[in-house]
Amino acid sequence: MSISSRFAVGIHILALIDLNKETASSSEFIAGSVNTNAAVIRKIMGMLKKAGLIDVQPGVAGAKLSRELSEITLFDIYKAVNVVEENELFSIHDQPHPDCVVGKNIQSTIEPIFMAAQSAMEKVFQNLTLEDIVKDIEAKEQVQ
Amino acid sequence: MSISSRFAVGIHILALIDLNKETASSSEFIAGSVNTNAAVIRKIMGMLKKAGLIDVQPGVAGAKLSRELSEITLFDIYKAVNVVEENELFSIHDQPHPDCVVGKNIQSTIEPIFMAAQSAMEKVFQNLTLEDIVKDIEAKEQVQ
DNA sequence: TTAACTTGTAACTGAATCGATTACATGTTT
DNA sequence: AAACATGTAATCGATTCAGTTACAAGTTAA
Repeated sequence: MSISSRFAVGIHILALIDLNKETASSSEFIAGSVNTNAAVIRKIMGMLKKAGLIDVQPGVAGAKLSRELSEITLFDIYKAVNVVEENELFSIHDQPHPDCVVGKNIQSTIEPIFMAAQSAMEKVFQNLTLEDIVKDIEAKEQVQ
Repeated sequence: MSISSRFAVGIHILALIDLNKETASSSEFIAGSVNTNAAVIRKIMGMLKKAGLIDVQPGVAGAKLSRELSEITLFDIYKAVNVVEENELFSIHDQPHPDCVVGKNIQSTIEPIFMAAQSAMEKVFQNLTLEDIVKDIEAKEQVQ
């Protein structure tokens, strides 16, 4: 099991739109950088658009960020590309036997723990923004 | 995307083995409580056995915990049932274009963040043991 | 020793998701 | 009108999941 690369690609797309802002970033151009098909990029950009993270116009090449870099958290992107549903990172077997002490209680015992684990993971993304990503990339470029 | 229910089932199995320790818990019996097929249970029990969490003997009904309840963390179970590989909770698109500022650096920028997120999630399980699970189930029984 | 029961394991199934690909309708620009 | 863009649907092969069946091999008790 692995969480879809749509998340990583979404971050890639947004960072590229910003770092390439003097030129229009068409889906074809972005696809070249990500190394995938342009339709895949357009699909993910559609999700980012729907989430209000970018402005795109049909027929017009390129996209712009809807907000400041520092106002877009990785959690925003994570939610936008729809890789993990709310409280469903971990699946629980359903209909355990109600006449068994364990079967009767296991779901309500485990659920809050799984929710806590998912929250701990998501909090990491809430505390990071696209600005952190772009600055890190820029810093790596300076060194070279 | 959802992490396999093997994890939840693994916890169920171990809690049941403990709470039902006066009787032998055959795979058939456990399957009844979990509400699945006995072969599924045997497969997961094979993983728990391989991880050194339970003692099972071919041909002999039942299993015993290899350690004290308080010495088995949820993380031990999580690793045993092999639901998420090390540092592979999130997948990253490979071979982004090396001639692009973003493509060149995105992987090394994102990787440590994904690792941190996965670690934050796993830490929740490291801090909980089977004893916590069993006590919670027992407490719920007391109330009723 | 045989019969009944157990665990261990392999093979197969249908469903779901993923990423890639192709195709094409629709919108924009010159 | 021609060239190029986005939006979106359909399809594909690969992979994972949980369930199922089947059977080899080990254990126990009559």
